[in-house]
Amino acid sequence: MQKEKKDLAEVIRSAGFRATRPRLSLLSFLEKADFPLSIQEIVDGLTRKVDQVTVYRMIESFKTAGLVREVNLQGDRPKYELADAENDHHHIVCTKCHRVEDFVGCGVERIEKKALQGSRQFAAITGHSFDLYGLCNTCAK
Amino acid sequence: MQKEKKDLAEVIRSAGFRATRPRLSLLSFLEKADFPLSIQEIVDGLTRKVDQVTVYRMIESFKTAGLVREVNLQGDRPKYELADAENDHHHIVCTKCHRVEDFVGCGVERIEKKALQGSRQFAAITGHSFDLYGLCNTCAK
DNA sequence: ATTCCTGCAAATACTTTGCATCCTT
DNA sequence: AAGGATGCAAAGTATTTGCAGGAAT
Repeated sequence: MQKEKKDLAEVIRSAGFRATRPRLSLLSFLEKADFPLSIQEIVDGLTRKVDQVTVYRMIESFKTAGLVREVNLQGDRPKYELADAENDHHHIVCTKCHRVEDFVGCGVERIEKKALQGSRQFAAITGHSFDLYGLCNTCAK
Repeated sequence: MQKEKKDLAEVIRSAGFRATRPRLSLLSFLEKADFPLSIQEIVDGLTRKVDQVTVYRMIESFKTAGLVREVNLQGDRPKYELADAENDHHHIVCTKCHRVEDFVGCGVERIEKKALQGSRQFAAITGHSFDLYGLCNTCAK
């Protein structure tokens, strides 16, 4: 019954942090979310109250540790999501209502290779961000 | 000799704005820049002093008018660049020193089509953002 | 017991708003 | 002359920093 929680604690520890209540809450909250969340949304969403400053700090350290990924969408504050290493997914954002849907398989490797060859100033490519903008079914009507 | 300036004024007017000194400065500055700039960089870079508030307002209205494009890169404030409609280019960003280089040909059309077919919630795709992160030659050493 | 974390207060930085004046049209 | 645009002051948000007390190891 505590299995899930225990796993999270382990994740946190192996990243070099102490498994505290706020950090467990944050990870388990992000795990449940199915789209990236802003700092504010996280603060408001956590059932057990956690100070905003603490959320900023956790996100910052988790980002550095590679547990969390920052997502920058047009005209919005940065948002954050769990960085499951293998889960190379991206986002389609509705430009009207800001609804976010994931999509997978961006097949970006070829482009990365091409870009690297075409570059005079870069030695390596370590990551990418790729998002689509459009209209969701509701807003398109 | 005034040819260039005159063109810019025309661009501004056809977007529905008055061709004022600050707006001309901004456009001509962005034209010279070869990577996206933050609000602060613009304010500091304009030779003829323009109030920060005015820069915010110009960028906002130019963005709406489609003259300027907002670029959101990892962990940075938003940056802005001229939105030459045909110039569908993207950025490679050094994760250490934040140097930015452009690259072209992202060949994203196929991916867009695929994503749209795979989506249950989206009706149309109108744009995309695509950026690469890596290490520049200097920082890779 | 030690060291890391957290919360609170407060300082900074960023962005928006209101309004009187100036400048383009 | 009219109405949009700018600058300045100030309000509103967002984010960072400092530090004392609390919790995990």
